[in-house]
Formats: sequence, C-alpha cells, structure tokens
Amino acid sequence: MAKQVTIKEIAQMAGVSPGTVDRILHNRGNVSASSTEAVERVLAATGYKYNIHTSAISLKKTYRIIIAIPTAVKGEYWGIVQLGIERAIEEYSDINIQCEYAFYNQFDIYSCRSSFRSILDRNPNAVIIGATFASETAILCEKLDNAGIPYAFVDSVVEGTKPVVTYSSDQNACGRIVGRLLELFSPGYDAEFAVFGSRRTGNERATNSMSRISGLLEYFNERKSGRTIKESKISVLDPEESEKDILRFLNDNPKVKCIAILNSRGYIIADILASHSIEDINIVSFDLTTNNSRCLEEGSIAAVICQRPELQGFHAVKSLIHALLYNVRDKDIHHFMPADIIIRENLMFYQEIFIN
Amino acid sequence: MAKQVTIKEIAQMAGVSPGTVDRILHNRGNVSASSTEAVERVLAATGYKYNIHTSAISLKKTYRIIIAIPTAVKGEYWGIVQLGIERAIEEYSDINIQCEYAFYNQFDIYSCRSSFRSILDRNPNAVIIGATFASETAILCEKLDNAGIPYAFVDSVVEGTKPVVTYSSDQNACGRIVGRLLELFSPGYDAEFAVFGSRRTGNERATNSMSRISGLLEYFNERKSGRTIKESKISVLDPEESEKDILRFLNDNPKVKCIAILNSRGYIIADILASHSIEDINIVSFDLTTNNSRCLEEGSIAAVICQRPELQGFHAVKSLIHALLYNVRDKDIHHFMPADIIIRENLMFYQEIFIN
DNA sequence: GTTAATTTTGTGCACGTCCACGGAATAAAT
DNA sequence: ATTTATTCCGTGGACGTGCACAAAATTAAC
Repeated sequence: MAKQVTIKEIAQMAGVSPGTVDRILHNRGNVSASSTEAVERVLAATGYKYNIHTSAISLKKTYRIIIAIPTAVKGEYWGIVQLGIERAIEEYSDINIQCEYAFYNQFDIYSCRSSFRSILDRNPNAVIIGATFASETAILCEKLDNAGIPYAFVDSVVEGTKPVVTYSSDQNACGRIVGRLLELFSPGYDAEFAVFGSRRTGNERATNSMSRISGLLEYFNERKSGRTIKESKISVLDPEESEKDILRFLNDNPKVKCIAILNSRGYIIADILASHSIEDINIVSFDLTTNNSRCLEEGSIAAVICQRPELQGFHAVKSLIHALLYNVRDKDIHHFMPADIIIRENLMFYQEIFIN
Repeated sequence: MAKQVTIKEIAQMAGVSPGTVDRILHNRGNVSASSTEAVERVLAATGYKYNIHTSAISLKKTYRIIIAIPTAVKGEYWGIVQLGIERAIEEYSDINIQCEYAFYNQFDIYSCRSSFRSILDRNPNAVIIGATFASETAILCEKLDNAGIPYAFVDSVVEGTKPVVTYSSDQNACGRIVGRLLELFSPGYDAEFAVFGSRRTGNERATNSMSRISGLLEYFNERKSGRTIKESKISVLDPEESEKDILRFLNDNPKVKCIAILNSRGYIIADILASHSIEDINIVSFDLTTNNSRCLEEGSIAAVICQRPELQGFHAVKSLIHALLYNVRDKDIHHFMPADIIIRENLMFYQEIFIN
C-alpha cells in the first residue's frame, strides 16, 4: 500500500542519475564502487520494487523459453502441464514470450539425450525441465549453469542442480497418502491391500514411483497394523498380458479389496475389472487424466491423487519470467504442490482450473 | 502471441484521432454517431484488447474497495479470506487500491444491517460481500445496482442480485462429499453415522448448512444402503452444555463411529472426545482453520473439507480490479471452488498457499 | 449573416522503466 | 603535455494509455 519509490527518486537520494541506478539494478556494469555503494544503500533503505507494468512496456526484447518435457498428450499428465504453461503465456501476453517445446520419449533415454543436446543450440533465455533421467538432466543443467541460463523444474527435481525454482510433489508423502487411502477403501477388518507398479525395463519416472512406494511402506511400518501388502507388477505394453496378470493376481489373493496403482494408469486396471463386472475392488491411482476422470465418474476408480500439474506449468513460467525480466527470484526455491484427493463426489470441482 | 493492436492504430484505421477511440472505449460520450460506428467496426474486426500494463501506468486514480464480510479472526474462515484479499492487493500494488473493511457480527442481523447501511456513504468504487443474511444483502445490492457500483460475492451467493462475479462452493455437493466420507470413515458394516449442527437461534450461515445437510440426505437416499443417520444439535455457546450433549449422544448411540459437523467447529467435538480418550470415533468437519488443522495433526479429526477461502478472496479482488480498470468482465459470473479433502497425510501441503 | 453556445475532435503531456547514444572523467600510453 | 583508450555517467526518446485542454465543427439564437 505504501507508495512505490521510483528509480528517479532513488537516483536523487543517492545523488546520481537514473541511468546509473538502472545500471546497478540490472548489473550492467560500468559503474564506480562509490556510486554502487551509495545507490545500494538507498535501495536497501527504501525497499525498492520494480514496477512490473512500466518495465513490461519498455521491454521490447523477445524471450525464448524452451520447455523440455516428455511428450505432452492432451488429457494426460504432461498435456495438463502444457495447459498451465499456455495459460501463463496468455497471462503475460503483453510480454514477448516465445515458447518452444523440446519433447522427448519418457521411456527412451536416447530420445531424451538427443533432445537435451540440442537445447543450447536453440538459444534459450530460460528452460523448463520435466526430468525423467537424472544423469541426462544433470548434464544439461551443468551446461545451462555455465551459460548462465536460468531453468526451472516441474514434476520432479534432480539433485545437485541449481534451478531458479522447482514445482513438484513430495512423492514420499504421496505414498503415505496412498497408504491411508488403502486402509480407508478396504471395508472389513481382514482385507488385504495390493500395490501395482508397472512391469517395464528402463526407469520410467522411476524416482517418483520409488519414492511413492517407500512412503507407502513407511506408513504401514509405522502403523504396525499387521496388515500385509501384496506387491505386483503388470505389463503395460501388452493389454492381453496385463489382463491375465490381474485376474491371476486376484484369484491368488481373494482378500485384496483395494489396489493402488502408483502411476497414472489406474484406468487400465479399472477398465479390466469393469469388463469382468468385478465391483467390490477399490482402485486408487495418480493424476487426473481424462481416462482416470472418466473412471472416477463411472465408479470404477475409487480415488485419485492429483498434484496440480497445470499449476506447476503455470508457476514455472511465471517464476522464470520474473527471473528474466525483473531479475527477481523467489526466496523459496522448492515448492511442493498440494496432493489433492479426488473422489467421485468432488471430481466436478477439479474440472475448472484455478491457477490465477 | 499475436501482436497487440494499439489505440493509435485503431484510430488510423477508423480515420479518427486516438482521443476519439479512447472516448468510445470508455464510453465517455461526446462522440458523433458516425465516428462511433466507424471505430466500433474496426474494434470488432481487430479484436482490440487493453494493454493492462500501459493503462495501469497512466491511471492515477485511487480505487476504494469495501469488503463487507463477517468479522475476520486470524486463523478462522474469514481470516483466511482476508489473507487472500491482502495477497491480491499486494499483487496489484502498482495500482492504487484502498481497501476498507466493513466487518459485521455474523450472528447478529442488526450488526449486519448497520454495517451495510453505511457502505454507500463510504463512497466505494467496488464492494466485496460475504453474505450471511439474504434480506439485508439484497437491500444493499439494490442500492449498489442503482449507484452503478460493481460488487462480488464470496463464500455464498444471494439470489436476485447482479454481481460482477461470485466465488463460492456448491454446498449441496459438499454435503454429498460428507456422505461419502461418513461411509469411508466408518469401519465395519453395522456402523451408524451422525450429523451435528449447532443449536442456535438465528440463521448463522443458515443457507450453507441447510444446503450441506440436504446434499448429505440426498446422497444417502440415492445409496439406499439402509444405514441410518442420527441428527443432533450441540450448543456452541456453553462448553459444559455441549460436552454433556455429546457424551449423552454417544451413550445413546453406541454404534455411531463417525460424526460429521457441518460447520467449522469440528475441533470442539474433537477436543471433547480427546479429553475423554475416546479414540474410535472419526470426525469430519469443514474449513481448514488453525484449530481444525491442529486436530488433524493430532489425529482427533479424521478429515476436513476445505473450500479455498484464500482463493475466493484473491479472485474477488482480482475480478473487481479488472472490472474497474479495464472494463472487462469475465464471461462466467459464478465460480465454484474445489472442495479439497484434507486428511492428516496431505495436510502439510495445504499450509503453503498457492493463489497465483 | 453574425455571434454565441454546444458538441465533437485533435493534440500533447504524464506515467516509470529501459536502453542507446554521446559526453565527461579518469587512466594509460606515447 | 598531448593523445588515446577506458571507464563512468547523464540525457532523452520510446513504449501505449488516460486525460485535460484547446481547437474545430456544428448547431442554436438573434
């Protein structure tokens, strides 16, 4: 509410010209130690803040942001992330922002590698990274660091890097939530739980799934309820195979009343069960994709944990813009998204996206 | 991404001066029919959009927004709404916005009446209304309509009014969610449910509570599960009285394993039960207030339904600013907040507020 | 047909920041 | 001491909109 201090006022107080203040604010160099000190003192005293509006007008530079994420499919996880990104660009349509996507196959490290390699050649001002392969990502980040190009992580964070900002979920905590939901959705006292991962070679979002499962196990260990968890894998690539897998599993484990799928493919299991009219088994999955949304409505999925992918995309862009234009970085680098629990009864509310 | 058309360009195309275009855009009058028509044709053809940044700079007017809501207590529902409002004002700190609160006692219609009566005298440019008493609110809205002052609703909507925008929850749907949660949090097949309202004369947020209860009953009717719901009231004003009420109720209804409280005062029941070491009863309540938050952590409350009050406050301010400054109104007037389900395991995520 | 009143239109400045340009001051080189 | 290079600094225009004021055009009044 307090009146904004202007650059001109700062200059006057420090006994220099506005141009000098500007140079210091954008550390453009070519300014003497004495002036720097004088201005910085005034800056600290007054708590100067950029006026985003006026800087936006006079800025005519075009910023190129490259978005390096797994291929975005409409209605699936990365597609929703993209939605948030586009929304942010619209919000900042007064600024010239050029978005280029560098998609890669999240199941193919070679695709990731070749995609990441070309990024610097494309001359980005900033990069948004949806990391799958830690090693490849680390290499990219080092190159970006050397070039002084700011970057942000969405969905997951790779250790040892220096992002401007990250938007992700605490997957370990999500695993604990799954644990709780498994209990809740298992009626009766003798029910057993099951967890399905995917039978797949390579490390498809391995880190996320691993963290989820360790959180889940942690939860049950602490509870000491004596209940058992059956783990199993299903093959994703071959539908017939996975159908057989599941039916065999249920036959072997008749006490299982609730199955958690630690990725976004709960709808596959749900559809298989529905096609066999198996209705007494509750399914918990991740991500509010179109398919999972449909299954929630139909009742074949009991609950979905959602980590606001659109918000992640939106904020990543927003933070990078602030870093680029106003040279402002958030104090907190790591932001964790809420883990929304979505059931049939509150599903409708999550269709309208509130990001700004 | 398409290049913005400027007023100057519009003027040139229409063969008039920029001033004339400006007059038409702000319908300031004093412009001939022929010019109006010419400009409006160009306007429609080009799809002109205000550049918020440049208009923000040249605008030096101070806007006074009056916020007429129940007394905001830190950590309680309206306190969190206020948080969102303040956040919005900070976000728009480049614009001169003056916020004045007109608090009233939500349990006292006379307090509301006198508060609402003074609002027009305070010369607002816009008003945010947190409605409790429908009749009083309708009177206020009519006066605002006549004066041409835009207003927004938060938390609830009063019929027959013409707000610029509303941010609220579908309370009926929230009632259905409660129904589902009651089932989930009642282990065993013979458990009964209970719903507590507050024993209070007058209509404290009556509409909201009523809608919730009807949604809840609807849900159980549709389910035809044959389960019974016990309804009861507890007195809020007298702690000793409410303690007796509850213990008597539980004694009379030993099969009740889950109690829903249809307002934000679940923590009161939770604390009473905890003080008697009653641990096998799950409590479901509304609103993530400080107290409910604490009870979730302690485990004395099982779940809370939260309707993002901070988001409501934030967006109400944002929409009004857009209406005032840029003469832009959202197409959709009524916005419904997501109903987040919060349990101990995902509580931590809802402490950081993501509104923008 | 001249003057006055009124409506309509154009012009120009301000807002705060960015940044290019050129001038001033200082240091280095001869 | 003069020239040249280098560092440092101030000035002023541009961005697009809002708005006040003056100019022009139209209408009304006599």
